Amino acid sequence: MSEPSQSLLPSFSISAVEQDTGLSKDTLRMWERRYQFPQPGRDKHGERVYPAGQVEKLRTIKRLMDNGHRPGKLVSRSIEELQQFYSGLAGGQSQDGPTASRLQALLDLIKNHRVHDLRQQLSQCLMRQGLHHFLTDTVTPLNMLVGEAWMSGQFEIFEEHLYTETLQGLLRTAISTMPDSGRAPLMMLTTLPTEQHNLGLLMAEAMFVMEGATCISLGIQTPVRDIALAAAAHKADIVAVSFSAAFAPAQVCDGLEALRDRLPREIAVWAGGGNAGLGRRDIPGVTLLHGLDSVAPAVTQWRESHVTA
Amino acid sequence: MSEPSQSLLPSFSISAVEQDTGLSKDTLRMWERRYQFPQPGRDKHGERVYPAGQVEKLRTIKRLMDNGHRPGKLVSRSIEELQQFYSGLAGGQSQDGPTASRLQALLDLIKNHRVHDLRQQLSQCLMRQGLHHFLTDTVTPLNMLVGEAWMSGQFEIFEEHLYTETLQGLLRTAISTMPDSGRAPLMMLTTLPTEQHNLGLLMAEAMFVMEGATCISLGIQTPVRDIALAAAAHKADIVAVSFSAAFAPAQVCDGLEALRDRLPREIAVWAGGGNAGLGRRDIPGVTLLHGLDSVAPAVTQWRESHVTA
DNA sequence: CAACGTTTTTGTCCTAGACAATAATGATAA
DNA sequence: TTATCATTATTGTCTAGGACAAAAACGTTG
Repeated sequence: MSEPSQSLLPSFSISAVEQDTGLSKDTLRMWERRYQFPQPGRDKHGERVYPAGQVEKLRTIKRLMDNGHRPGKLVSRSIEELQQFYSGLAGGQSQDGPTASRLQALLDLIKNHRVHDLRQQLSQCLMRQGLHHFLTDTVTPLNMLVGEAWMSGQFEIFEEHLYTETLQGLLRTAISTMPDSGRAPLMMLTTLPTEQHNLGLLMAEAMFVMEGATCISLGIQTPVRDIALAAAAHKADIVAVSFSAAFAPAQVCDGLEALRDRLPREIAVWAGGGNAGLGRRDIPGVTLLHGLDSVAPAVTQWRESHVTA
Repeated sequence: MSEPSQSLLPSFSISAVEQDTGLSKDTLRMWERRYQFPQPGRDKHGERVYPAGQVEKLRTIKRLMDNGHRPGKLVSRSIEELQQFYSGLAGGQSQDGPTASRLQALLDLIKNHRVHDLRQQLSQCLMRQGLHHFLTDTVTPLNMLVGEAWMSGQFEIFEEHLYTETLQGLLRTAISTMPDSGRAPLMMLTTLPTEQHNLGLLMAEAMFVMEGATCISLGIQTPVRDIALAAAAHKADIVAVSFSAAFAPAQVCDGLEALRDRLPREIAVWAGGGNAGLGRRDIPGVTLLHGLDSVAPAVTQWRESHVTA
């Protein structure tokens, strides 16, 4: 057992690593050149073979980058240092007693794979707190905790998936039970291409529907051109776009500018989500929503400046 | 107006084309070298600039490739030829009168952006036909028609998105109203990384739930390692994986083999979906489901060979 | 008609250089 | 001390053409 690396731990091709981490092949090769990390082995054809440990470190680095860190400061550190780095970041805003223990109970349900109980508990929370507080006081902090748990190695990816799926089911149900008000504003919700995450969009939709707005969701990954076509076809008042932390921050502003350009001025563009690139550049004609709590005021303000004649 | 190409029609960078078409940068450069198509212009930095028309043709080609065609036969043809190519493919299995007109009515609703009516009509279909026939006689052919309409330029992407979203909402609701039977088999549903489409998975889940199986869905894009962990954690009997037409056919068998390797033998692997690469190689220990109609027999057969002691 | 071997087709990987966009830093002025 | 601007560092993406293996198509033989 002195050489367990052979078949016990799986190894990854460069495209597997790309899929797994979200770092492009070009970036992976460039880092290797520049930082001497990662340092994959080579197979008989001279192609890169990444050991599992390095892939894990890459995953961790990517996650930290999604939170605004830069790679140069990260690659040289050990994986343990990186994990502390992260928990130090999110742990700052810890909750007080009762909330914390409630969230911890939910986390435990996820960890113990009690899917059914998890769904029921979340549903119960939703009923007790109401959708608004459920989103702000349970879902949002829970999202952070789940992300953190994943970062520090306590959660597997599939556990995060399971949580996300459960929550999505719950939110979709909640949204569909609220009757379509037919009132203004008519909102069109979607994300730009390459954005994988639907949860943020769904949370936003829930908030908007609660404000009595009429929502049409196109789902994720709609090209800018098609967002514009859809908005025109439905005579939308507002186009709302969600950017998760995993979306390439550099492309946020480009995308929003392109979208703004393609839409007539009378259609508003709202952007929100946990992405680090969101506040970076100010784009005229694009409203930034900082967190779910700014949804209600934004809708109110929109209504005030669009009083029905 | 003699030179409209400047700013009226947008042009695309290579990465924009990659996102838009799903063809990798390497593939795009290789085609250019080999087939002299596409032939992008260059910006002031020598980087490729793809005109909109070529991107559209690339989209069309990709779509045809997803249906089993090979690029060499496609690139040299004009976009009109390609579109005929496609409708000739799917039009073969046209339906008879009443079904066809019912489907056409639904198509018209999509085309006219009557989201609300669409949802209501689909819901009504679901009620009248029952979930099983709804899936096989309405959803499946409608999917084909929508794809075809998109191919031949009658539908925009956002209209397809809208249809998909509406249907997903409906199916999720339908699934969640069926009580969790708790009966065997315990099924774990997901897709491999890079698979973007959830609809097929959802349709499968609906079928399985109707057969009285207990379903846990991990959503899309779960890495093989995590599927294995999840299956073990939940003591799943069967892992079911869905492959849409858009998934790289070459990677289907690789992925299934990797999955089969990582799972203990007593957990079955089932695979299904509209992907062209599915039947290609026979993988021992992996059951192929050809279409939704083979779901019921498969579950029955599994139950017969796993009689409770 | 089935099974096998050969040729063509096709996608992905490789290296290594160039450069632009972004962030960080330092300097100057109010 | 703070705000603005210019400089420097950092970082990702693009380019070129060569190589090669896996898959599909083809043709041949039993």
